[in-house]
Amino acid sequence: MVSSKDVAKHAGVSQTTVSRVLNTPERVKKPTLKKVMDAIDELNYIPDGNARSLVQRKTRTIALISGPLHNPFFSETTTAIINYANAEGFRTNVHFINDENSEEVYNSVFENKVDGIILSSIYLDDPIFNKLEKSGIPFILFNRKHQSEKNYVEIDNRQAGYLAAAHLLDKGHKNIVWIGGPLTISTFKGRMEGFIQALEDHQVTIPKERIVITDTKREELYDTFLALQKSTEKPTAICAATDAIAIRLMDFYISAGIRIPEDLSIIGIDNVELSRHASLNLTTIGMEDERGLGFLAVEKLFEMIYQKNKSCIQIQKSVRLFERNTTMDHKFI
Amino acid sequence: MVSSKDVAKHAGVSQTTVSRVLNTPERVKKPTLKKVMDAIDELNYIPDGNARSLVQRKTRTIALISGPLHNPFFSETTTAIINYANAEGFRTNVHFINDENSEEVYNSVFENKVDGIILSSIYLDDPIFNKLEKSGIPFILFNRKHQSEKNYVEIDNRQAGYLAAAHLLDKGHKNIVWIGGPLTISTFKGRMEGFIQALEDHQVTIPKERIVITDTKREELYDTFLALQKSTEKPTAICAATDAIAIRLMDFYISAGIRIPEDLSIIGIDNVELSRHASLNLTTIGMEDERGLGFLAVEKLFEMIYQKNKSCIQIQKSVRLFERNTTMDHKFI
DNA sequence: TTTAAAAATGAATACGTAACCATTTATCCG
DNA sequence: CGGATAAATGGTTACGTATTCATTTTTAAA
Repeated sequence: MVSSKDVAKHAGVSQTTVSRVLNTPERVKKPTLKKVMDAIDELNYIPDGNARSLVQRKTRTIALISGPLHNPFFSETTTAIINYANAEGFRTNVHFINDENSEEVYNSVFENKVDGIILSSIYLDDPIFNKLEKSGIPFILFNRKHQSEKNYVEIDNRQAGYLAAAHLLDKGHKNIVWIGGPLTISTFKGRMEGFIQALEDHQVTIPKERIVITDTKREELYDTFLALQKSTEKPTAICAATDAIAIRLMDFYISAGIRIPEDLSIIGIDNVELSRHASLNLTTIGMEDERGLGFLAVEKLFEMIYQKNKSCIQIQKSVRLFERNTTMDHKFI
Repeated sequence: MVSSKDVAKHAGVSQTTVSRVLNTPERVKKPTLKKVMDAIDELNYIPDGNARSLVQRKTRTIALISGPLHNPFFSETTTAIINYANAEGFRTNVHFINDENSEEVYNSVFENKVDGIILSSIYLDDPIFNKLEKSGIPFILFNRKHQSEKNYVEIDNRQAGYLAAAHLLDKGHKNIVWIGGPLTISTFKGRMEGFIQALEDHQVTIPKERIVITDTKREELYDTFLALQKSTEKPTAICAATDAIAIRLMDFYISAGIRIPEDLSIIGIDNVELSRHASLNLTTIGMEDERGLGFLAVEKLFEMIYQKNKSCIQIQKSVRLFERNTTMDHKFI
């Protein structure tokens, strides 16, 4: 590997001058500048970012800890985050977290001394939050928040759940099922609370078993689907906590010959790009802001990295209904 | 930032011993081991991966240069690659490449001294290939290959195009349109050649304008759709070079009230997970191997990194038809 | 010209770790 | 108990860069 010393020797200058050519070229005379540049070209010299990081204590790298990409929400946020970082000249270390690997993921992130961390994988009472704060590395949570209510960018989850339920109630549905993920996650908790609040405000009561808290994996969702199919009084509408859940469920129902929305209405939350596809046309709740949570979060992260914004970031974006074709008036037979 | 020297001082040992505790703990006595471990815990010491990289000349990082995640093919390969790398204890720098940023992306990759590069973004005559070879860094191409035919993992693209066309011909379609991306990309070139070969073998000739070479972006595909709708003799079947293209086109056609497959058959290539969704049910061509190209490629990359495999990797996976519900017999009206 | 100031360059050092070599301490066997 | 050998530990250096400080060269002013 050719180093700046090699370039220096080849150009007949000191290593310091080579460094200056790369970083402050205006402080070096034209002729020597040319000599060094020529040497750099001849030797195909590329400065070592790692060595630079070591002395500058800046890595120009951020870590992204994301949910799985088969959830379109995360493929959208991941795209926005990486592209933003790249445009800033930063690299992005991407990690996908699950129940088994979380410790390794966080260790890996901390060992690599990144300049910022952006994550959507935290639990309400996650102990990793304290470690993040202690580390002194700028970090931001998107989509989810910690119970400490610090450094997050989210949608108004209660409002989202409320609007979703209200939409179904407006359509005359009373037999509604909520299908969401664990309540240890702020997103699911907030959305479910909004859902329940809407039912209460409309004086609709549903039995406990109509609130399904499940894992968001394919298998668990399939089990949920099967259980609902077996139940005596089948729901006329489903309120899914995320578009990803809604889209999965649609797959199961349509495969079973159940028509949506004629036989069953379904609504999601997130307004992912895929939900607009003519084959899905999923009614959903989403942000007005077209840029998405990933973009908003990474933008804030870079404000923190550049020290422009030292305050605690608490952003909650308002949502609205995007009515499409998976929900319709309940028919009284 | 607390360093190994701080730990050493706190534990009353040398920095060397601290290093040994972390790397070869069996070579240090139990009592001193404990002393050092305690000091590590007390000071919350985390070794600096960058400094380690510098001295060991290994970064435990790979670079992934991928196509966009809104293409489900890439969200699947990206997932497989990152998870594989993480399981090996490696980090992954992810970059999304487009026509404007390719130079910056490659510069960024070379500056960061990664241990391996995996990319699906290369053109047949891409000059970056030589730079990759010169760099001495293990690298592998997936999905696409370079004209030099070195270090790639792909499907048999000619076979894929051939099977797709043959399927439509078997169904009685003669008025078939090919919609694919630029021929500077091996994937599109091979698939189109296979498509044309199948037509020839079946003694079917189609006019030039039935071979549409376009950009794979949404806007260009929409223009293609509009042009086809305006054409005097509309096709009865479309052969899309990728599932992503097929799924986009389905969106346009269904929105325009055209029924698939009754009014128009459509077939894709790649067999992405999403194509199986009951709302799409896209007939497509794909690998038998469930693990996907991303997995196969990253597996080979790590063989190269670990020096197990120094040979030139040339892998071409056979494909087959996955018949679903977007293709049907052509009705002679 | 002389001299002060500014510009240009170089030498030495630090960043945090692993590796190499040297030294000390413990263990074993006769 | 003594010497040989193995185990354990420490001192020093290298990795490749940016930075600090010192020195030389150039420029501008007197």
